Amino acid sequence: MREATLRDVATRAGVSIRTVSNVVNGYAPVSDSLRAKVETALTELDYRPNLIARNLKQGRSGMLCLVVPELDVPYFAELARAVIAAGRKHGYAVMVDQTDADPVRERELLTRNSRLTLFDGLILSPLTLSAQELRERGNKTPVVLLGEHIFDGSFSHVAIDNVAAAREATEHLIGLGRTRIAAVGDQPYRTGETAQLRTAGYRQALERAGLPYDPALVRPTERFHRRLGATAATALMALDSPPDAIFCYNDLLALGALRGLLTAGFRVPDDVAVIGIDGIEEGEFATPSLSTIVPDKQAIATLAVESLVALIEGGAAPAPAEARAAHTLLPRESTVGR
Amino acid sequence: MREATLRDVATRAGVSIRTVSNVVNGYAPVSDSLRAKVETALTELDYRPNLIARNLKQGRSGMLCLVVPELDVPYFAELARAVIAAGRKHGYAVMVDQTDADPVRERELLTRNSRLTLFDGLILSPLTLSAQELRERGNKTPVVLLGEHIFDGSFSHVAIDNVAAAREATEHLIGLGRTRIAAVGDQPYRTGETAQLRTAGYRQALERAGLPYDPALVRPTERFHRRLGATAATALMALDSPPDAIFCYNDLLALGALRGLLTAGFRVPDDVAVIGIDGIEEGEFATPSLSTIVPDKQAIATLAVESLVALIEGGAAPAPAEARAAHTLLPRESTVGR
DNA sequence: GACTCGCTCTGCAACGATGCAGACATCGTG
DNA sequence: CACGATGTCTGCATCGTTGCAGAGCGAGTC
Repeated sequence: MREATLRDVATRAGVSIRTVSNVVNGYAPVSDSLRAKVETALTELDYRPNLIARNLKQGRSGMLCLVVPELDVPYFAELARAVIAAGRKHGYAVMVDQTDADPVRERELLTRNSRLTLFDGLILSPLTLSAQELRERGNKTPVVLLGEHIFDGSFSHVAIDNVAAAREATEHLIGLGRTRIAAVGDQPYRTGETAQLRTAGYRQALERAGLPYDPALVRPTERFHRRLGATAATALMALDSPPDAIFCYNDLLALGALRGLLTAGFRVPDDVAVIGIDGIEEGEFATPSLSTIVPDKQAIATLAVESLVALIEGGAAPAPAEARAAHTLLPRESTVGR
Repeated sequence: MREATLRDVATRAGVSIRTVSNVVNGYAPVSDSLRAKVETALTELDYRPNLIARNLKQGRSGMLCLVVPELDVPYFAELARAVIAAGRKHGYAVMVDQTDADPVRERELLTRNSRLTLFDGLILSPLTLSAQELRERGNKTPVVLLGEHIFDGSFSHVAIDNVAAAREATEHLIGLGRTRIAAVGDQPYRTGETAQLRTAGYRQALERAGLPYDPALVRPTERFHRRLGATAATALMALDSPPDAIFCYNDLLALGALRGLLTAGFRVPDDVAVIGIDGIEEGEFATPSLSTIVPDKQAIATLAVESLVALIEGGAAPAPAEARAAHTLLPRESTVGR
C-alpha cells in the first residue's frame, strides 16, 4: 500500500488539496469545521508528507552531510557527534558518510551524480583531494573543509593550529627533560599537509630548545592507525641511540606505540615518554593514560556548521572564512607518570 | 548562480529536454551528431542532475539510513563501516545518524515529519523504543532492527545469540579455574533486553558449572561506557569477598574495568580476569589486551542490508526475517595472560 | 441597497526530472 | 512506387508538494 498523498486526504475530506496543505503546515487561516474534517482524514489515512516532493518544491532539504575518511577512527566519531549536535541547533539534520580513506570514493563526491545534491551543504574532511579538484567540481553544493589539508583560500575551512599544537606537544616533552625526541606520523607527499605541519611544529620546538634535528627519529606512517604506531615505536627503539620520547601525530598512533613499547619491555614514561594529538576518550583509560593535545571539537563543529549555514543561507557567497579552533595540552601518565 | 537544469542544456543545444535526458541516462539511442552537441552543452553548463527531482519521479532515493545510539561507541562505528560497505554492494548509499541515546530523539524518528521519508529503508539499533511504538509509527519506511532489543516478530531483525555469547564468555573464565565471577552491565528494566539476555547466559554458565549465583556480583550499569566499567570494577573489588573474574557486557565496560583495576593496584589477569563483548579494535591494543567475544560485524551488516533490500525491492512485504550472526571467543591477555 | 473589506478557500502553475506514446525521417522490400 | 519497419527525436503528462492570484461569500459601512 502506498503512502497517502495530499490528494487522497483532500478527496476524503471533500476539500481542495491546497486546504489540506494549509492545515498540515498551518500557513493560512482555516475554519474550525474544515480543519476538523481535514484532521480526521489526515489521521484516518495516516498521512505523512512526502519530503522529497517538498524538498523539490522548496529547493532545500534541511540536511547537511558530513564526510570523513573513517568513522571508526575515534577522533572522527567524536567529531561527528559534535557536528550532529551543532547542526541540530541550526535546524539541520546531519548525515554522516565515510570514504574509507579511498581516493576513488573521495572523488565520487565530486562527480555529476554524487548523492550530495540531496544535501544543502557539505562538511568535508578531505584526505587525498586537492584544492584544484575541489574547485573544479561540477558540484555547487556549499562546502566547508575540516583539517589543514588543501586549504588555499578558496574554501571555508576550520582547523586547529597544527604547527602550534605539534610544537606544544614537543615542548612538553622537552620540558620534562627529554632530549632525543622522535616523531611518528610524517607524510612527506602531496596529501600529507596536516602531517607536514605537525612536523614543522616539531622542528620548531627542537630548534627553539637548541636540540639537534635527527631525520632518523622522524618516522613516516601512511595512515594514522594503532598498528602503524606500534611498528614505528618498536623500530625507533631498535635504533643504536633510541629516543627517550615519542611525539605521535595522533592518539591512535600513540596508543599503538604505547602497546608496542610495553610489549617490547620498555617502561612508559620512564624509558620513553609518549604523547599524541586528538584527545580521544580512549586515551584517558589507556594504561598508562595518554598525554595528548585536545582540539576543541565542540568549537570545530560549531564553527564548521556556522560557516556552512552562512554559505547556504547567505545568498551571495560570502568570502570563504578561515576559522581556528583552540587546543590544549593535557598531560597524563604517558609523559608525567603517576 | 543556480544549477543548470535539463531545460537549460536543451535550450543551449537546441534539442528537446527529453533528448538531453536520454543522453544523460543513455536510455534511448541518440545519433552521434546530436549526442556530441548535447554533451558539449552539458559540460559547458556544468550540468548536474537534480537528484531530488529524480527521486520524486522514481519514488526512491537509493539511500538507506543507519541509526545508532552513539557513533563514538566504537562498536557502532565499526558496525557503521560494515553497513556502509554492505549497502554499497547492493547499490545503496548508507547515511548514518545517531540519537545520542536520547529517547526523545529516538521517537522523532517515528514522527510524521521524520526525515526518514527521504530514505528507502532504515536500519535501526533501538535503545528505548518499544515494539509497539515502532509498529504504530506513521512511517511506512521498511525497517530492519539490530540487536536483541524489542524483537517481537513484527520486524526483520539481526543479532548475535546474546545468551550463548554471554555463556561462552563466562565459561571461558570458568575454564581458567575462576570461581567467583562477577557480571557488569545488567539492565533490569524494560529497555535492557540485551543486557538481560547476557545476564541469562552468565547464569546459565554458572549453573552448568555448578557454581553458586551471587547477586552481589552482578552490577547494573545504565550505559555501556568506560567510566561506568571502572567504577563497577573497583566497587566489586571492595567487596568482602571480591571476584576473581569479571565478565563485562561490552568491551568499553571491560576497558574501563581494566583501567580501574590497574589504578587500584590489582593485577589483570593474575588477581582478576576480565572479558568483554564486541571485539573492538581498541581491545587488541589495550594493556593487557582484552579478551572478548567478537560478533561477526560483517555478517550482521550483510544480513541487515540484505533483509532491508528484500523488504524494499520485494514489493509485497515478505515475512519479517530473523537472522543470527555468528560470534567467536577471542582469548587475550586479560584472561590468559601473556 | 450597493459597495468595500476581509476572511476562507480554491485552482493553476511550477519545482526538475522521467515514462509513454507518437511524430517524423529514413530505409528496405515487394 | 507504396508500404511497413526501423531508428531518432519530441511533447505531454506526471511524481507530491507549495507559491500565487484570485474566487466566493458574509459582514460592515455609508
